[in-house]
Amino acid sequence: MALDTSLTRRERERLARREAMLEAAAQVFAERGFDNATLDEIALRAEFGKGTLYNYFSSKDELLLAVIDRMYTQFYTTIEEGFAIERLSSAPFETVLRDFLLACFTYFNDNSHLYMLLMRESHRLFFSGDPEQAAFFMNHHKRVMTLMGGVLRHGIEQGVIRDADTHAMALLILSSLQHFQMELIFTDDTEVSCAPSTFQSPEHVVDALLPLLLHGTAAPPRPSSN
Amino acid sequence: MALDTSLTRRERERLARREAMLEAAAQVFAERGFDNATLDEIALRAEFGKGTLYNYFSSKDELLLAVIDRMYTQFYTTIEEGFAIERLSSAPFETVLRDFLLACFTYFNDNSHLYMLLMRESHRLFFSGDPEQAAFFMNHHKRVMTLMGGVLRHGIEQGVIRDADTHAMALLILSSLQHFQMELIFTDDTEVSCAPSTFQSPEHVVDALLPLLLHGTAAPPRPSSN
DNA sequence: TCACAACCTGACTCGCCAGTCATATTGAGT
DNA sequence: ACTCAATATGACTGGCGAGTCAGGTTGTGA
Repeated sequence: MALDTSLTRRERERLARREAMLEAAAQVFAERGFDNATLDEIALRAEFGKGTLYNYFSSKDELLLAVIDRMYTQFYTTIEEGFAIERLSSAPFETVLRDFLLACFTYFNDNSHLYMLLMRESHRLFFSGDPEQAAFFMNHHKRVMTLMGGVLRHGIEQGVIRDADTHAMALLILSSLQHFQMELIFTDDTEVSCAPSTFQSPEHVVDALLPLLLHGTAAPPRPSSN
Repeated sequence: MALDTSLTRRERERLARREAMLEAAAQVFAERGFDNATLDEIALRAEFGKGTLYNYFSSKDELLLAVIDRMYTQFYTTIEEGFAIERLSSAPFETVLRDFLLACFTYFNDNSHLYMLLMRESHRLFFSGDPEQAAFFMNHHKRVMTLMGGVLRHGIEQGVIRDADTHAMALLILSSLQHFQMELIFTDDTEVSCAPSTFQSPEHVVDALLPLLLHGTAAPPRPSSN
């Protein structure tokens, strides 16, 4: 993160306190859900008084949006670090796509509480009817779609990906990511689940998903060709 | 629906009143979301006193679950009517799958408020940590997966569908259903959306989605073969 | 040592609403 | 017409928790 450069100690401390509040809020929101989380508990967890939260965030809603924004930022960082777009030119496309999916599954598998928070609250806020909040999520959605679309367009240039509607293809990939992620989380949490043993690790999930995304569910016209 | 047979007038009236309450509750939950909906408004909308609701449902939560259960039941009925499993033997598989997807998109497009309610509340309840409520949704999920799995298994028998993990295939299809449905709803509500014009009707969506599901995103080895 | 600003604090307020219950209404049987 | 059981009603209560604010603390500069 950005260190002392051009920031007074005061400012750095303020940022650190804000960060501690966000971390505590993320925990409590993830455990209880937005509506059942109380500011008292968040303040307690962050070791501040409740009033202090209001020196940093103007409302409970703003705090939630800040938490979610921080999550997306962390996610983008992780993905973009582990998935250099330059590799697209050198490595085979299938490997690149595999790495991308694996990076996503691994990230959310390691942060499953945050994933669950995101699923719960993003749907609630997105359908809340408030256009500002819908736009907030739409922007993040667009950003992920753009990332995905860029990857696909490289595939098309290389002749590996069908030259069709990249929007639909990106949407298909992202939707499968979301649902397979859910099965993954609920399978290894030993919760109620109807998933077979194929879904026990990010690698297994990618192995099951990737061929379907690339070659579809239809039987191949001939059995052997590579 | 089941009519007078074996039901006294008393019982029929009671059911009708219950139904009116469910309908009002569905509207209010869809408009406001569960947490912001009040029993007063639901009672008002159903033209009953609030206390009367408690003669039919023991709590606000039970009311929500009843609303969702009713939705799923209506959905199953619609789908199973419009999509006779017997046709699987006679019609070409691709047509059958197309009909199935179209029936789903059309149903939820015509009932988009209910779809939004379902998305919002099912995620909230599913991740609530209450195993009973998670199981409620898991059962519905299983039922849809079973329906889908049956269709796929027919395809495998006919040699049209790849003989692979039907669970993964069913999951892929259902996840794409959910996300493409969302794009469909937000595109024709003229809301914030980044979808291209391909997503303007259930037919368009199916046309974009079906080839991807069947043949994948990879470029075909040769350009023409049907 | 004092003054002042920046910041922290948690008891309190106030609106909200799920759930209750004493009372009113209805209608079927006699 | 009267009774009784089933059902409806909505004013009320009790708990909750977001947001406030008067008073406390800290640290800096003079």
